[in-house]
Amino acid sequence: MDVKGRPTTRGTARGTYAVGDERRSRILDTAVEHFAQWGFHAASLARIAKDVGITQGGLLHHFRTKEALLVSVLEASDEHDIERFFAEECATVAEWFHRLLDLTAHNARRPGRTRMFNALVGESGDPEHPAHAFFTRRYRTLAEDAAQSLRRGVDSGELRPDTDCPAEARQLLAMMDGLQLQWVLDPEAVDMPAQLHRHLDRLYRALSASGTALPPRTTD
Amino acid sequence: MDVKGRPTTRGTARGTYAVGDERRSRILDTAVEHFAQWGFHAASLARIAKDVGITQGGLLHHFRTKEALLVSVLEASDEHDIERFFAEECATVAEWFHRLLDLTAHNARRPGRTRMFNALVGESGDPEHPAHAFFTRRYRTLAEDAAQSLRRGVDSGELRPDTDCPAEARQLLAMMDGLQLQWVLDPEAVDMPAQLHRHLDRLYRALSASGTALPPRTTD
DNA sequence: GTCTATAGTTCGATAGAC
DNA sequence: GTCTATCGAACTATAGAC
Repeated sequence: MDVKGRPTTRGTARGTYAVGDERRSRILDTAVEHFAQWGFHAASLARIAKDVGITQGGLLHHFRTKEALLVSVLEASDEHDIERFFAEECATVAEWFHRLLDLTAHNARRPGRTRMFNALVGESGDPEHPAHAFFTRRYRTLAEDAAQSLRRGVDSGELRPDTDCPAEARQLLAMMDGLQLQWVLDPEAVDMPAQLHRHLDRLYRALSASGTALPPRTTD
Repeated sequence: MDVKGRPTTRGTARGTYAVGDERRSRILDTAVEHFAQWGFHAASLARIAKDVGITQGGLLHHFRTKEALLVSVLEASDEHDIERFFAEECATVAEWFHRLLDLTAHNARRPGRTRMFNALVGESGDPEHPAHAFFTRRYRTLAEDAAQSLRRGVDSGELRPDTDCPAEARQLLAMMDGLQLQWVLDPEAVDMPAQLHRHLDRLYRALSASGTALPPRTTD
């Protein structure tokens, strides 16, 4: 009867999610689109519910409050995939750069989620915003993970020993977010993956101990 | 009696603005803070009016609708200063880079306006947003102006002839916006001007025909 | 699990007194 | 130029029927 997050393992099959969870994830997907269009404050539970095909009361059975819905959306989003993109150990920095390019190409194929993150990150600059802590923490974690990926490159001799890893990490995140901002506003005018590729190519040339261009992906 | 934008030149002194215009600009300043905190949709005319010290009815005497207020805020903002930062002819690209650093330092001193732009840019990814056209156009113009500043550097021989000016322009804007996003969320963790300086320094080394570092500002 | 009904706010905007 | 008063609509959240 309780719906608090966990799958209500009904029936016998292990790993089988209850039917209700399908509705739950339909709500989450719909909420992404609404937060993308309206931001958090201006999004409306009634409109979200209507899009899902239920009433507001029905929606609030799954998520007690609007804020709880936001938290669930953020947690259920690709955040974890993205964090893995940044954290996962790669054999080389070059390989890691290619992963970042994959991530950007991925985001270009999911305009809904991408727009939602732009809207919520901007909105959550206000310390009172319910997602402020989430995003502040997110950038700290991403910056640390990215810095560590670069640090490994320094240690292996792939990158120059004088590389300022924390600074490069912040700049890398900034470039990705900034391109995303422009791309959402005007996708025709900005080839986001191509632009990032140009940037990473030159960055690799500047940071690599050999001074060579970014080598093509190793299928490994 | 009409308040539509122009100063109601009352009395005799030329260039003297009527008393009412002081109230008008108080409203605009207050609105900046509210749009920064709430975005457009969730900002409230009643709350803004209360902060100004008048009633909602009084506010709507100066700005007929909420959307008109937004437009006035955007037009009255430092947008024009910023566009001048990008468009103004500089003797050298190095000099222009130093101007961009000035702009970033300037933004770091006006967190209200900076937060507002982050919030509104993110929100206006939605094509229905009242500021969508404004920001789409803004980035096109800024990118063109920046590209032209670089182009002049290529023509003068300061930059390498194979410089892709439009692409570099978009990346420059992206880096500035991305750093701003992180800075607003966590000013302690991100030294925005210093980070941009590092970036521009390396960029200049990569783009300059001589391959030298960004020269210090020429007081001219 | 979804519904209806509703409480209690707050919203943008209008009208008219002063 | 600012006020009060008010309209109609939308909002989050709760309560209880089924």
